[in-house]
Amino acid sequence: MRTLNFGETVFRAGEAGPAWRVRRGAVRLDMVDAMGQRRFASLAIGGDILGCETLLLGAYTFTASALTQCELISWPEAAGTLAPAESMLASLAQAHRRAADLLTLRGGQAVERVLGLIRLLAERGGRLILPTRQDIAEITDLRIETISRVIKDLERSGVLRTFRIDGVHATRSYIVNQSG
Amino acid sequence: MRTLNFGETVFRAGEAGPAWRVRRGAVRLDMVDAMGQRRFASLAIGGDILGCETLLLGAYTFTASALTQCELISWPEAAGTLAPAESMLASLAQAHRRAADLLTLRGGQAVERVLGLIRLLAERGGRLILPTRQDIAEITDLRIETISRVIKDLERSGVLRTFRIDGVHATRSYIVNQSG
DNA sequence: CGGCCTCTTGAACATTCTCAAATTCGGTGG
DNA sequence: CCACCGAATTTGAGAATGTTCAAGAGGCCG
Repeated sequence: MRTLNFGETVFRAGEAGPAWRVRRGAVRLDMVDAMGQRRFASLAIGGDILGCETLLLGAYTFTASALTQCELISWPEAAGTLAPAESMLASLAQAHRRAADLLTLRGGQAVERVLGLIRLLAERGGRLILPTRQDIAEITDLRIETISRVIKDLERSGVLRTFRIDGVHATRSYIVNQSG
Repeated sequence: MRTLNFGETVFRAGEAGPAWRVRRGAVRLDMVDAMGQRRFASLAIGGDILGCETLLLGAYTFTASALTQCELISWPEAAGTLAPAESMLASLAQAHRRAADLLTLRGGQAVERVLGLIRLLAERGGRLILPTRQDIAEITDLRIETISRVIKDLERSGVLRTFRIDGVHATRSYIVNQSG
């Protein structure tokens, strides 16, 4: 089991290591583009398997970092056991579906994109810890100022309500009004 | 082996059937959203495996249709053989990377998005058969009018050169100037 | 040739970006 | 507890980019 604070790196592309399962929190996966810039590539949230290609290829494909405080456990859970091929397949197929969801976070108007991400990240009861505005901007391909305006508007219209949690920046913990 | 014309359906979500490998052409995968609308979910091009989740789950997750004339062969190639778990894993890991590429087709300015797709679809020598403007629009989340303007500009600036191929609509076959 | 579809173009409009400047938050050191 | 600092967030106003709506052009097939 591994606990990470927001911003910490889980692993880097090219390294070797175990696969992980996300128990709590959200992790972003990045690839490095032609100009050496990191570019958002994928998102893993509760239940997702992370870096399972390492079991096959011997190295991570993406670099992973924590978008919020996270708990990860190495996978497969029984250390030293090879994952049954079926679970690996299932997890990769799941990643496939998740990728399709992420595409929709890059389509339509700004409010819809941000709401899409909020829905992905919200837990039971609508409690929600957001990534930084900057991370949200990179995920949705909008500007940080646009994200800020959208979230403020959602607050003002009552869709989001602030909700203080210890150790979490005040502008990142919210409750979503599910009826929206 | 199966040959499809542009627009034809390869398979529908929920059906059972074999997995396919794309030999030539491009295929779009769609999911159906909450309102029953089909939404672009993924893209398969030469070499990609299509619908390999059916071997595990017994049904296709997405609906697939041909963006251009295509040749597919059922996979694994030796009929009746179960694919080695390793090839399935490799193919799913590949899909994972492809999904990251697709995200970049939804980011940045219109010209860059269209060029990104063009680069994905171009073959050796820069020959290229484009999907319809409408399909390009759905892949990049731009409007069909914007796609039309961008492609015309690329023609006028010499990045794209028209190139007649029998049986392909005149506005869809091009040669890309690689130096761009 | 005529019908149908896709593609192209123009002009007004809407949304998002950009740049610059406040403001708020969390932590640090009196 | 309070003043202060750096980082993240918020806000405003003008500019850029893409959308919308409407109309015309071009290609394909009978």
